[in-house]
Amino acid sequence: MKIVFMGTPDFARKSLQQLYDDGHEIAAVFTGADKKQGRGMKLTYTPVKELALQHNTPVFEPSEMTASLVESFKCELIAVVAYGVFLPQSILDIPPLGCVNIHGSLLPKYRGAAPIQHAVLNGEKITGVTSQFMVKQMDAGDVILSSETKIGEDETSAQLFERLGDMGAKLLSDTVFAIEKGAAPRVAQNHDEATFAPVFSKDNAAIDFNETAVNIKNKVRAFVPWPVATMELSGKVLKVYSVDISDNQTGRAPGTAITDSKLGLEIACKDGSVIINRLQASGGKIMSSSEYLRGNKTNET
RNA sequence: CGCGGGGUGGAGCAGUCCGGUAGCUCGUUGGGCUCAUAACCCAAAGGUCGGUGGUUCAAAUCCGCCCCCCGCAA
Repeated sequence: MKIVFMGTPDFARKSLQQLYDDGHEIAAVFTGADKKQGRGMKLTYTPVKELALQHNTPVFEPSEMTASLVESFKCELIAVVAYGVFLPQSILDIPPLGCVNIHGSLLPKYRGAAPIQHAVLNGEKITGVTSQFMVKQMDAGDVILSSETKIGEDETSAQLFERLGDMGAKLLSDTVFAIEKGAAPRVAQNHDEATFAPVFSKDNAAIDFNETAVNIKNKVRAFVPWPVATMELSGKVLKVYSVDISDNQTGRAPGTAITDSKLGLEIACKDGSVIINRLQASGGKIMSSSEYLRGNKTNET
């Protein structure tokens, strides 16, 4: 099948790889603009662009995405995975077989830009990937196929991204073949059950120790690898990568630090305490909290 | 030239400003105490202070160049 692919991060790269592997003709790829990032602000291609260039597929940026250009590819289908750009109706109308999208949740739940992280944040036990026929309204299209997976208790967004990326690629493969055969299911979403997953910002990163231990752990898991939950200790901001829930009823005010060079750092919260496992100080490596405490004196108890 | 932090025994850090004996917490090894212990006491081993060139009587520390690690930017 002749397909135009749109996507940006690694999550999308897996899907594009799958389409190549399935032998489809990728007429063109649209992906996020090159940006300067990393130390020294080196110009970096998106993962999707890297892959497309290897296959000598023409690559375009969102700013070049006009209806006339897209029409010129004469594609049968447009596949969109984590593209990060809104598609206007004029584009959606172009391919005769429609535009399909892989979304990182079980629609209609978690529509929007950060479905995976929100699922972890809310302590969901189950999530998945869904393919849909795109409509103008964000993630509200008719569902084609979906696939479920359990979220592990200690699983982070980063790990879930990886897994759902693979599942999404498989689902896209199945979806495209189903459409090719004219056998694609098409089920309208129940819009009353829709929930939304807006992007996070670093403003949300600080841990609120007035929360329950479970909620704190969920937040820490959800915010890896970005933006990473933070806490303050003796005036220093620390990134927190991993915590354990303790049923230790400290009786201390939420936010009180209990340090122990053996067990590490324990912080009282609303309903007990959490033990900080892995953290990172600015300029430092990720390390265990007990390692951190050895070299960093704290004012707290 | 985007901004910033860092490289010191196995781990995490102090010491660098203001040059002069390699320091702290932990780990490791041996011994002791104990019914017992990840607890406590005693002792020991373990370091080209990222590399290199320079200044100096003397450099972890000051100056030049290089290598490596990390944060910011969605």
